[in-house]
Amino acid sequence: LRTPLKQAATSQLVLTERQPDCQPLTTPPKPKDTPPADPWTPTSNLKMLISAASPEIRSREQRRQLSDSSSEVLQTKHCLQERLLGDEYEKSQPSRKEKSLGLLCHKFLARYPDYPSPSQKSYICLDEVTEELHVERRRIYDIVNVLESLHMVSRLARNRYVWHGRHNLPQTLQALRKVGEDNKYIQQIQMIKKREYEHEFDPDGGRNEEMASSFGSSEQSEMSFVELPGVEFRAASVNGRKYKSLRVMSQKFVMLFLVSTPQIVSLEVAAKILIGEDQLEDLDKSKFKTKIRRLYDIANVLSSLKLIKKVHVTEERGRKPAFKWTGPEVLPNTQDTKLEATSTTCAPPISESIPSKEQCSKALFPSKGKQNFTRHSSLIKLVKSIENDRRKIQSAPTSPVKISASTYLFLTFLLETYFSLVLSQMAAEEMQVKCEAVPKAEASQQAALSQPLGVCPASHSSVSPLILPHPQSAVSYAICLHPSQAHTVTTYSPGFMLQPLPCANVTGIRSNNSKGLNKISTEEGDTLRGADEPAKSLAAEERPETKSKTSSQRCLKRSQALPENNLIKRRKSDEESLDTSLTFFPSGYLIPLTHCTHGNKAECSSKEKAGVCSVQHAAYSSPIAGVIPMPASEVKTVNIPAFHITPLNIMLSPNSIAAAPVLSNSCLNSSSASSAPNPSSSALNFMLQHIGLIPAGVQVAANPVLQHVPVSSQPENINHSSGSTNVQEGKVSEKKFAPPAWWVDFLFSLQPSAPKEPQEPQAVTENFFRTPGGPNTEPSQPANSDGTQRPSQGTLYIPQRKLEVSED
DNA sequence: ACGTCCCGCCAGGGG
DNA sequence: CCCCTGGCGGGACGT
Repeated sequence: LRTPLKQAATSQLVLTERQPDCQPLTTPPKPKDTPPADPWTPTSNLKMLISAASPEIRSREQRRQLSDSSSEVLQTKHCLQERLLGDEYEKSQPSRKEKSLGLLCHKFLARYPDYPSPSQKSYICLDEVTEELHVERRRIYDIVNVLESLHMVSRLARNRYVWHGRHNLPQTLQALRKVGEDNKYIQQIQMIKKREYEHEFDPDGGRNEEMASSFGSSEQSEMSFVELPGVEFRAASVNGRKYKSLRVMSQKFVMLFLVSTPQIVSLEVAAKILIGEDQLEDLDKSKFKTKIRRLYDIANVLSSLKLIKKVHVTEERGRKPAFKWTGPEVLPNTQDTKLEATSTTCAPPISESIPSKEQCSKALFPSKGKQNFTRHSSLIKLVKSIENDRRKIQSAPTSPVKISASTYLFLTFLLETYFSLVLSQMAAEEMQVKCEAVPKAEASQQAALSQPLGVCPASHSSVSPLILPHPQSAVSYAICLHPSQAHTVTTYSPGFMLQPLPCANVTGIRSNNSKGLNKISTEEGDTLRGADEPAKSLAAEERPETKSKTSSQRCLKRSQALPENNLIKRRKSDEESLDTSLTFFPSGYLIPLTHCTHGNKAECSSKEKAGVCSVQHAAYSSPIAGVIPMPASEVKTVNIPAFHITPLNIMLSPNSIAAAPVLSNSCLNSSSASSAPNPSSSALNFMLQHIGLIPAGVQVAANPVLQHVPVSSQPENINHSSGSTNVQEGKVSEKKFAPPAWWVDFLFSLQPSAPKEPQEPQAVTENFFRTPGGPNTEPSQPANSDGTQRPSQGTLYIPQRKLEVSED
């Protein structure tokens, strides 16, 4: 097929000369050993001979010979080609890519229908496939193994498989997801990323392999293969628990996607997790390499299945290969969780069968499911985990704080939720969703936003029983750039980037720098550049008016001012395309709590939900205050930096935010609410207090405008927008992005294996809520006081990450 | 120089 | 014992 015959004749001669005894000439692999450039070396000949002697190959050839002559011809040609000299040879030589596993997989898949009629099963004969596809048998195994891991095929006997197609995919994915959750992969990923991040600043430092402990507890899932009940698996009792590595790896790899929120997994992380799980062995270099290689194999076939897609996460450390899940969305597996809306909207009775469920959700949400659900079940686990932590803590009040990864995550989540509320509110206020051009993504976004409260991520309602998002609010949550997460930050889906803004900016100036700072680009997006422009020009025309509480409104205006073309461009941008335009709001004015309803209808309805809620309550009512003792006097008022919220997939409509309602204090059970802080601070306080991070009486101020505003030391760098500024910042700021220092410190301090042990409570606390502004949070600064790019003491710079999507 | 990953050796073990 | 399976990693190709 793909083998040019041109040089066949020529090569034939040569070949004959050289290898008179190259008999059947049907040995494709062997000739390979001959270095194309120097085919005639004794060495090469020797190699060929040796290869030819291989029993395996010989036997296979024999089979081939009698099987069919046509293929033999091809083989011959192939063989001949191998012997061509230099350029000629090269030209005829199918590019390496043409021999890729991915391509081969495509060919393989092309042979069978995605959804074979259940009546007539199609069988797969490896020999046939091998022959027809013209490949080494070995390669087929690679493919079949991962297909098997997805239950798309199952082995019948030697050399024989049954083709199931994608019929089982939903169940399989569902199952995998569950297992993934059970395995606490999310936590592990966090762990790894965090460590990774730490190493950036402390390369040779702490060999803290102690995360084993955090990993440990949950590896009941050794090397087991996830079976599927319904699917008759291997009639033959081929239960060699052993040789399943690739299959198991494949499954785990998939799990990783299914459980992580931005469904992007880097090979590196995946490899580490897969290794770490087997044995907490020393991260052997070669072992790691091998793992990566295997992952590539798996990834290739998964790619062929269109389940994942290769992307790149670029950060300052370089480009890291990663993959993004593009397969069907898998809802958290909640067998008994009823999504209110679902039950009412779905005409057909909700059976417990996954497929129907999926269909149901599909009907509800035209596109794939929403990621908003992905939190749900995992949250349950987190909560439980937190409970344990709490217990431990209580039993050892004086011992150093040690919080599990899950608790850490939970806290993160809470904060995340907090921000999401802000966003929700904005959305509620007639916010206009801005969807990406890519249909799938678009649909998904739409669905998420039009989603009725009932379907609102359970996580939200359960987490903040007292603070419920407005019914019509969009259910999108913010993606906070935690250092560890930042690695793969991708602001995917209803994603937002949060970043601290120097107060100066908050006053209503478009921070040019912020644009560069936090930039995520896509490769396919030439659109990105385009989108950038409007933003810039917009920024240029933006003029600070007055300085007062109207800042928020100014922000609104700004958003309103977004040029139409910008909108359009964004629409066109691909799903990964991230909006880099600048639209930010002082968090204080945008907190979304319209009417907080205590235990309203959104309350736990299903059993599971009820369970969740109760657990949560427990968690709340027993704050882990002890964890971080903090004299109220120490933290009477803390500044929470304003955030720069960059809408990625969502756009505000011109008139939307102006009317952003304010949270009524009654919603807060906090006594301190009387001080009538702005909504955001109220919410934040509520949250922090409830998780015991701050005493009930303590108040955290979230509105920078109302607080003293430490002005950036380099106001000139940020408070205006000129062409030149754009240029310079382009370089500098594009390199670094600074998360709120307090946020970073805060999160890090909560982490189980935080390198720097929280010295004393107070100190830690102070770190959490360092005042905003200041040099540390000034992103556009080329370097810190120490002259390096490294953050100093309490500040952590997160290297800017780019997400590039490269299709091939 | 590094990311990808093809290629095929060879050990295990099913039949 | 044959030979199917599939772990494994050297090293070539692509960028």
